[in-house]
Amino acid sequence: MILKLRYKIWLEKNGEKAFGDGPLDILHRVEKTGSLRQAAEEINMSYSQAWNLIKDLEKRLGFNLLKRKVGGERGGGSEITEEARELMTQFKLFREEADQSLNSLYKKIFKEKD
Amino acid sequence: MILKLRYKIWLEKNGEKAFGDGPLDILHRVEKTGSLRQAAEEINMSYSQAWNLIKDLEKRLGFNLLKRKVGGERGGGSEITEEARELMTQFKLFREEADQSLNSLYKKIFKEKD
DNA sequence: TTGCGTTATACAAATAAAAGTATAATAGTT
DNA sequence: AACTATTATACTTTTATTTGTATAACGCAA
Repeated sequence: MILKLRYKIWLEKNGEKAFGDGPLDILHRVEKTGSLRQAAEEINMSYSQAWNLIKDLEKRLGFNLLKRKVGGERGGGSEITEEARELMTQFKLFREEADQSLNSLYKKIFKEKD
Repeated sequence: MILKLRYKIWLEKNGEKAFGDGPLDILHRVEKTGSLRQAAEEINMSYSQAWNLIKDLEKRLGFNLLKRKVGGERGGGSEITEEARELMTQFKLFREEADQSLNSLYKKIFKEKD
């Protein structure tokens, strides 16, 4: 039958998205490029959307994910806060183990009959 | 920090949804009520949407999920096929074990620091 | 033969989500 | 002082999703 397992995992606070794959990816790219605008551009996301997304997450989480600089030598930029880094690390680990876990479970239940 | 783990698991065929929680729920209700229309009503889903959803799944899966009767003593009705029942059973089992697995993983990674 | 509740289907309408546009403020650098 | 790339923010426009409406066919029962 060849069905493919797909899933999406995220974290919520008060019923609203507080972290997930998208934010993880963006934060990684901010870390790499030093700019939220560039991070957004890399994944073809509008800057305003990326900005709103991060702003909303910060509000829900109760701490900042980005340290912003407005103006300055390269116009400004953003970098990751310590709390953001910790959350990223935890979430990434969780994602990896969940991936292994779900895939082996899938094999066990769906593959042994076909 | 009290973040809540949320996730969604589904099956795809050729990159398109082929089964998931929504369909599982609908099929359960069809089984119980004997009617797709009633099943849809119970979850406040429009009949046309439920109908399209099931039709699309069937096309992708390559077999029927419902045995339909049009007209007849109570206007008609639908019941579950054997293939549908098997898929439901497998998916439900998978969901249950995945749930346990992800929740204990979540505890392990996120709860031990706070 | 009329009525009933359902399946089947096409479309239109309404909502929601995403993307894009525009503009101000900022602070180093040239 | 002017220039630059960025953050910050409000809107508008576009696109996608969801919901609702309308209609036909069906077959049993009264």
